[in-house]
Amino acid sequence: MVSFNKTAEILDDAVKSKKMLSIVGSCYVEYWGRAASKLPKGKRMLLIKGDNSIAIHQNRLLRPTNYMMNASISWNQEENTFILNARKSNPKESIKVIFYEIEAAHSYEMTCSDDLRLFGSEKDLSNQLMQDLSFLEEGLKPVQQESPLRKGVIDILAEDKNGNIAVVEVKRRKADLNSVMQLHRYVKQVERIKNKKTRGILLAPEIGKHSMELLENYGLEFFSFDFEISNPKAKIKGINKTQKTLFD
Amino acid sequence: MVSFNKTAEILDDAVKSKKMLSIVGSCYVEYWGRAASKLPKGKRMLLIKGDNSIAIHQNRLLRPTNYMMNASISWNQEENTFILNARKSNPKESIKVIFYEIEAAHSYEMTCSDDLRLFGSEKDLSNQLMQDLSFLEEGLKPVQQESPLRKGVIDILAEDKNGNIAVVEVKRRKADLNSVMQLHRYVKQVERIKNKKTRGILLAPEIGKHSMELLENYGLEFFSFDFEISNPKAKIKGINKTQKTLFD
DNA sequence: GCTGGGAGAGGCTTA
DNA sequence: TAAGCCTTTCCCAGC
Repeated sequence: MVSFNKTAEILDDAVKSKKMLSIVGSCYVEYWGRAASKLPKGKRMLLIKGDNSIAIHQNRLLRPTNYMMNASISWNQEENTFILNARKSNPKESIKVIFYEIEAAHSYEMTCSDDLRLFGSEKDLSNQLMQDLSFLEEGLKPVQQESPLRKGVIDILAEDKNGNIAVVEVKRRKADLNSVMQLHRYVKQVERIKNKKTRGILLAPEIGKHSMELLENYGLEFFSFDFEISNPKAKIKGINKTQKTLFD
Repeated sequence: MVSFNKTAEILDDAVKSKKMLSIVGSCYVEYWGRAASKLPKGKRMLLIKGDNSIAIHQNRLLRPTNYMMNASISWNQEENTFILNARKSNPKESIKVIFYEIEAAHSYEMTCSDDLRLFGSEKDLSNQLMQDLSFLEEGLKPVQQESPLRKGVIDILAEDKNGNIAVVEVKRRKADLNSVMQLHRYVKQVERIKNKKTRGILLAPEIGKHSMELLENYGLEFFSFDFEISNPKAKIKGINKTQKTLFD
């Protein structure tokens, strides 16, 4: 058990010095903001980080039950409770944590840096494809990466051997209905701008059955590819054309 | 500082008893799976929960740098390091955490229950709308909630005073391009099934400018509404029709 | 198990 | 700031 006085002392130091802080204890939590929630009295872990993010974790799942970024954090002691408030505006939100008993309160000096290096993101794949698209279809040439439209950004704009424009949308994981709708949207926009029939190519490791149907209805094309995650980039190993080109 | 032996002891007990566990120390983290990542040596907090979820938190942001649900967790001591491995299949993933020094290791007895009660979800709003749609448009009657289509589920199927079918899509927050595409998709499916021109109504607190344009292009309709979060439900306070009905 | 879709999504980047 | 979009999204409900 940790006294409320001691807890306040630890909190004060931690928030001031941007230390990472964990408090474990019996508490009740109320949230009010974009939605509202109540968490009945029970033991949980409260985490406060150096960037003033706060999270209440239960003993299951990855995501916290309650959380807030860029919180203004304050606290006060009452008769038999220790109350912590987190507030922010835009949107206006508040979390109130009422502690009835505090089992532990620890703070840790820790940098707020972000050193994670992640490989195999969609950007990695897109970059590799920008180098060469001919292994996807003979004569297919990348023209521009990340072409901004009024609504959204095209991953790769290409041109096939017959001079047709092709919009290429890359997904690092299984393509779904949203992927198909997104590509469809881009193709329609390009057709309107260029006033020219345009191909839409969806490039993903796999695609769902329903999504494939929708894609076919829209006259789009799908290629599946295998990719290998390696340091420092993802690498496309092979391509399979799943659907016949409608433009031939 | 906590010795590796002591750490192993705490880990052993915590995992066996499904306690919540936090380890803070200098570590290097490698992830391999859906993507890959490396996290250079530095101080972080490792969290293990009773459902075998594991997360490595840095001192910033809400989300952990590395994480895994339903992990098979094992550990071993080497010369000057304490190594923790988390593995899972489907998809096959692994996290390796190499600790060089352990500053703290605490475990907490905690239930794995989930008692959060959340109000103001989309379902709440949908339920309320199912009771009455007439305040949205005179003579509009809800017919069915959550109508399953082959691809997706319609929030509310309704009928207007002229006998037209209307697909109503409800969003608890600002509608975006996806919302519009989703509604468009549903309308097209219903039109094909019923072989009858069908209205599409998007109901959200607000909508982006571009999304509104797209909605108009598709001949869909938008209504904005205010809602109030109260215990135990969200309540729709007012409705404003932003666009003229194309069916009149 | 796959599939679809919501979430207080989070978090990043560009206009 | 708003808009758009990727995410090891997470997480759940339905089939």
